[in-house]
Amino acid sequence: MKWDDVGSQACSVARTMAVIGDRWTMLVLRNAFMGTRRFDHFQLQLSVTRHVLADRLKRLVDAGVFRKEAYQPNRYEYRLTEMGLGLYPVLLAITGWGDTWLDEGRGAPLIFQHKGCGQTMTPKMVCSECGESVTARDVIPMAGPGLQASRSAGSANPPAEKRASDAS
Amino acid sequence: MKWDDVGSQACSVARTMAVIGDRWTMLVLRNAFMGTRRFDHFQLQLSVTRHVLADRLKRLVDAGVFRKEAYQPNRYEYRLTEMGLGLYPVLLAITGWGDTWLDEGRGAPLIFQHKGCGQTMTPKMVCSECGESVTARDVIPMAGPGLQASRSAGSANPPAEKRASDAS
DNA sequence: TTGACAGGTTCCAATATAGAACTTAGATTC
DNA sequence: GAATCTAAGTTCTATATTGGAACCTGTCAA
Repeated sequence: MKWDDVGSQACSVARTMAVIGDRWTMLVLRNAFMGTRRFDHFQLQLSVTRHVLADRLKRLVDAGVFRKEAYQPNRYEYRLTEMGLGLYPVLLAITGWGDTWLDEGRGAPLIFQHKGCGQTMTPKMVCSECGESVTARDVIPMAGPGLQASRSAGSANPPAEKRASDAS
Repeated sequence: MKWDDVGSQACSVARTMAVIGDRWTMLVLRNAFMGTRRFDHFQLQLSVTRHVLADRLKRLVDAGVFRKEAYQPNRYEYRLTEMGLGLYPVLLAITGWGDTWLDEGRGAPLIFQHKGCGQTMTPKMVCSECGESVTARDVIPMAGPGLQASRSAGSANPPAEKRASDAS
């Protein structure tokens, strides 16, 4: 199977990876969440080639993660949409895992202060219903409506965007 | 910058992506969390080429995410280590985003029952200290011990977290 | 002892990436 | 009002990675 067909599966992981599963994309998003908005700033900060960066930004705009907005004629900013901001838990989870398992004994490169309570926080994944921490051993995955629908429809479709208006 | 150098940055996102940031890797992990353990099963379920699958499994074993264990002479299973199990929040966050933004109006392909409370849950990222939901707007990233250590050690420079000054 | 099976390797063509140079249009400086 | 600068890309070439298929190599089962 080619990578471009992965997103057509009835699986939220596959569909999400089709959008952000590329090697550089999460690093672009990391910097976007840190406030970066312009092509050259991304390019300098990431040291990714301009070619690849242009491609990734375009894909993310097409997917609805970024909004491309002119701040002058012919000059653009890439700003996270609500859909893009929704990726923050993914970034936090990734950061949390890196902090736990890949810190080389030096502690976290970044720490996070929670505005709400003022404390230094670590991200924690909990059950929406009871608020308890969730690990792989605590959940039972079961077929949901999207799976049955796609089975009976029997086909794969292009993403129908609910387009987000702006953010931040 | 070449991709292979990404993991040497003092950034937990970069380090984590160096391990799992590849196109197929999260799909391998998805299936591993669903119970898949053997080479041919991964290959059939994912439709990834054997060559790429072999490479990804090897990398994940080297990184400590999988343990390779003989269940017969010359036949192996790939089982998640504790480090690997620690990636479950990442998978949940990815699933949650896909369910919210990419469901094509059909609802989630999979739903999750929480053993603890018996309810159908959605994953929720909260502050470890106060338990409140966390979004991008609720946290202030600050330099942590791992960043200072790597700066004084003079290793690969982390991207400057400069705030883009903006228009509008 | 013959064949199937699991777990890979090897081969080649197609695609993607890294690095650098080039383009373009409006803004700034002289 | 021409020359320069700047941001945001494109284009180019060499190298690396993928996709697809065939091949190899030990066990196991009949």
